[in-house]
Amino acid sequence: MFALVDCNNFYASCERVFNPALRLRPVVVLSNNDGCIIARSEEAKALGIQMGMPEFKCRPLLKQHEVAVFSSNYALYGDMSSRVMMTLAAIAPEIEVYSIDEAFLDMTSFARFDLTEYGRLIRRTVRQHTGIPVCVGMAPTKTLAKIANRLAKKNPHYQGVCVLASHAEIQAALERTKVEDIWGIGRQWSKVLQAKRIESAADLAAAPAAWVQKHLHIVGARIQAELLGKSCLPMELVRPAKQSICTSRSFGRIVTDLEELQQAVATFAGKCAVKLRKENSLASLLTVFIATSPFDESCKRYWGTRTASLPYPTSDSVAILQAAQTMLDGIFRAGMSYKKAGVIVSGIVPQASCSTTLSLFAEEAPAAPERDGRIMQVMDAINKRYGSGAVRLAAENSESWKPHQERLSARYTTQWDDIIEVKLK
DNA sequence: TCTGGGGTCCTAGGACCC
DNA sequence: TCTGGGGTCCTAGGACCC
Repeated sequence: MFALVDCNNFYASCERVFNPALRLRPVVVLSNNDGCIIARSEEAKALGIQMGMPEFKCRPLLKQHEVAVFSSNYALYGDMSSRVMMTLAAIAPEIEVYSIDEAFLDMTSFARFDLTEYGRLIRRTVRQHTGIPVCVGMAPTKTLAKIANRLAKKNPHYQGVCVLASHAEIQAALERTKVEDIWGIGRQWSKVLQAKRIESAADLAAAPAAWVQKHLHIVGARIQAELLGKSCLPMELVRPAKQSICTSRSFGRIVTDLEELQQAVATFAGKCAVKLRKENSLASLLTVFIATSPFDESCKRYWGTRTASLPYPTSDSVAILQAAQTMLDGIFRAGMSYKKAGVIVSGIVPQASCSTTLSLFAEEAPAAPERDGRIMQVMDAINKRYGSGAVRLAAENSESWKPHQERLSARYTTQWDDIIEVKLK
């Protein structure tokens, strides 16, 4: 048996934990740059506020119903997530952290317990330890556990816990689940399936396997097998190292200057390097992109991107930043109204395995790599102690292009200064 | 005025190897 | 007259996830 524990309206719930006055108000959380709605409390959903809707389009509605609106506060959500995961890890022997607000638990060794009761215990414990409400779905495969979780969320009579164990329970759940609500079936595949009159999860389970394999390939075949109770997706207890790391942002305003783009790209490159070092990894490929707004009809559209290999795998901020600047020069077009930029590092190898193979063509060997490594270690240590950004490269600067973040709540769990400010208010 | 960010996996086709 | 069989690696594009 697998359990899927999924936090309810996670970002909105995080905001509520430290601000009890919000408990009776609808709450929404915005994407970066305060652009779109990416989380909604139940009350906000009931008002008809759609997921992914641009904030400016539902502003009247938000105002009319006195919805509490927040910028995303990833310092808070990330920390609350790790509290939830630590609580779960203490309850169940094996846990797979699937996303910021979800985890699979291996329930195999719990067969002799009443699973519904155990699900309730999980809910109570997480709520008590973190203040975050969760729902629990249990079933013999991950895909079915997802379906169980969804039912637990949608139907109050489950009281947050839905266990699908018997064949009859599973069949009934499949019949109640639309094909587009199955984990792994997105918009495109839903269309393909609906055209074939496959409308419910039960229909997909019963569809001819060869047809599924042909049109939905191996991934679809796996989903079908999982619906039929054959587990194809095992627990992944150790998160594999990332294959690529991306840092990108939309700008708070239009940027036309190369110099301002350089500052943005430098900042993103620096962040990528920090993330790489956190993963104990080195990157061998670097991508830089700059883009105009896809929505602004009045400006010329442009998407400039370039990928190049680094002379040797590195996580050194200076090396990555310098390479990124050179690539930016290559894709910059004057006279464009830029709205977004980003840096991606890929070709990632673990730091430990890398015995620094020198480039045949590099003009110089990595300048005393052990020294560079030490500088980065010191930088990371200072930033860990005094807050990220305490020391940074001079080229990193977010003054001009900084995304909007006008309704940011306090970083209640990671910044003393923020708590003091809250008290003073 | 105003529209997010960060990932993964799979397939097909081309270039190449012996 | 007639032209094999078995691979790998890389990339682009398309699908999906939260």
